[in-house]
Amino acid sequence: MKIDPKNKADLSAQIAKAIRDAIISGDMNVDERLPSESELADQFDVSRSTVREALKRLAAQNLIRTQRGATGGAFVRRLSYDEAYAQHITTSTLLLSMNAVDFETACEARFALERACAPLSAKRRTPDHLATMRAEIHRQAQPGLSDERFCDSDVAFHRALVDGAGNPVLSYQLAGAVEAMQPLMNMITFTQRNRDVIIGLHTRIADALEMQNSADADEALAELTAYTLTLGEEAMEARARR
Amino acid sequence: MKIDPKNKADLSAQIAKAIRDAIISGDMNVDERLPSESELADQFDVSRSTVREALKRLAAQNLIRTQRGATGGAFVRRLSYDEAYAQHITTSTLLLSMNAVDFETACEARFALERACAPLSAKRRTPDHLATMRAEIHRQAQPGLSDERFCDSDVAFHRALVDGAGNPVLSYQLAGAVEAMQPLMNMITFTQRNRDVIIGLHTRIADALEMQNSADADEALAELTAYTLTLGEEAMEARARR
DNA sequence: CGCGTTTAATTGTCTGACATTTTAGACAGC
DNA sequence: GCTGTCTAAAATGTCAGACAATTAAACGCG
Repeated sequence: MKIDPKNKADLSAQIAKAIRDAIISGDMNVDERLPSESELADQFDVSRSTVREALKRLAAQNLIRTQRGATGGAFVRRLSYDEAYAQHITTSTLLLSMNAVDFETACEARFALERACAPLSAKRRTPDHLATMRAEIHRQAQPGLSDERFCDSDVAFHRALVDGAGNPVLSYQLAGAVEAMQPLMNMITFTQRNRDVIIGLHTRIADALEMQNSADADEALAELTAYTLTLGEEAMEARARR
Repeated sequence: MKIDPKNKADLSAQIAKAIRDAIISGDMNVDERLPSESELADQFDVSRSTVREALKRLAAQNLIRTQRGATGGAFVRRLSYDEAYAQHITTSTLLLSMNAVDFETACEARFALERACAPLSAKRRTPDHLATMRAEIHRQAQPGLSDERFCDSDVAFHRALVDGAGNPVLSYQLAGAVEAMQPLMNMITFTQRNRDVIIGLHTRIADALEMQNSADADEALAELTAYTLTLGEEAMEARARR
C-alpha cells in the first residue's frame, strides 16, 4: 500500500486509490485504524492537505469514517445495507436522468426484475409485508391524494413486495431499479380511472401473495407492466405535444 | 445552493452536500462549470482548502471532473454506463464481503434476476451475443483451465446472456449481482465432472436462446441454480471443516 | 479509591505561498 | 491581413505552518 510512483499527477487520487485497494483487497479489516494523517503524509511523502483530500474521497464512498480526538483517526468502515441502498439509488437515478433513458426501457427492466422476486415473495412473505401492502393500497385509494404521493405509495408497495422475498441482496439490487423509476413515474398524471386499475392490480398481487399463489401474482404483475407502459407512453406523447 | 447554516461541524461535508443536491436536482446541467474554488470559498465563507475537500468528495462519486488551466475548473460530469457499472460492482462486492452474506442468499438473488432476463434475451439476443456465449463455453472446456479462469469465463457467459436482453438498465442492475458473486464462486473447486455439468447446462441455455425458446432457457437456468447451490454448500462445508 | 484537571494526540480549518497547466490576447514579422 | 510566438492571467494542485476543537488517557489531590 505504500507504493507511489513519481507520477506527479493527481497525487491525492493516487493515494486514495492505494488505500482503497488495501481496503478492498482485505488487507485492512473493518474498524481497523489507518495511520494518522501526519504519518500518511510522511509515508507517501506528501503534505497533510494532500492526504486529507485523499481521505475525503474515501469518506465520500463510505469506505472510512473519521473520528476526532486523542484516539481518533480514520477507520475502515463496514458498509451497511442502508448506505449501500442509498448510494445505489442515487447512482441509478442519476444514470437514468443524465443519459435520458426512455420510459419503456426503465419500465421493462424494473418489472422484469420485480417479477423475478414474486415467486420467492409468494413463498416467504410475512404478515408484516402483507400488512404494509394492504396499508399502501388503502392509502392509494384515498381521495385527493396528489400524484406525487400516489407514486410514493406505489414505490412503498413494490418495496414491500420485493422485501417479502426475504433476500437482502435481492432487495438491495432491486432498490435501484424501483426507486430510480420514480422521477419518470412522476411525469405521469394519474386519473381516477388509472388509479382504480392500478389499485385493482395491486390488490390482486397482494391477494395472490397472501394465498402463496405465485402464478396469479406473476400474471397480475405482467398486466401491471403492460398498463404502466401504456400510461408512460401517453405521458410521453403529451409531453412531446406540449 | 448557497445556503449553509452556522453549524460548525463537518463544513466540507455540508458544502459537498449542497453542491451535490444542486446537481442531482437538475439545477446544474451536464458540462456546466461550477464557480472557481476561490469563488466558492467566498460564497460559503470558508477557506479554499475546505472547498477543495468538498470537491474531492464529489469527484470521488464521479459527479464532477476538474480541469486545470485558464478556462479550467470543476464541471458537472455525465455519469457513463461504464462508470456506473464499475461503481455498482465495487459497492456490491464490498457489501457482500463486509457483511458476510452467505453463498445461498447471493446465489439465489443472482439467479432469480438472471432468470428475469432470459425471456427478453430469448427474444432479442443478437448473433454477437450467441457467439460470445459459444466462445466462452469453448473456453470453459479447455483442459488445464484454472478455477479462477473458469469463473471469469462463467461471468462473461452470463454477462452475454444478460446483455442479450438489449436493455442497458437491466444490464447495469444485473452487473452488481453477477460480478459480486465472483469472490464467493472463487472459493469453489471445480472438478472436471462439475465443469462438464455446467458446460452442458450452458450449452442448453445457449441453444434455447438461439432457438428463442424461453421456457427451455428458464428450465436450464433453474437446474444451473440448483447445481450451483449444491456446489456452494459443499465448498462451504469443506471450508468449515478445514 | 474517586473525581476533577491537565495533557497529548488527532482531526478540522485557515492563511499564504508557490508550482503547473492551459488559454486568450498582445505583438512582431511578413 | 495573416501567422506564429510570447507573455500574462486564471485556474487547479501542492506545500508548510499555524491554530481551533475534540477526545481519551494520564495525573494529582482530597
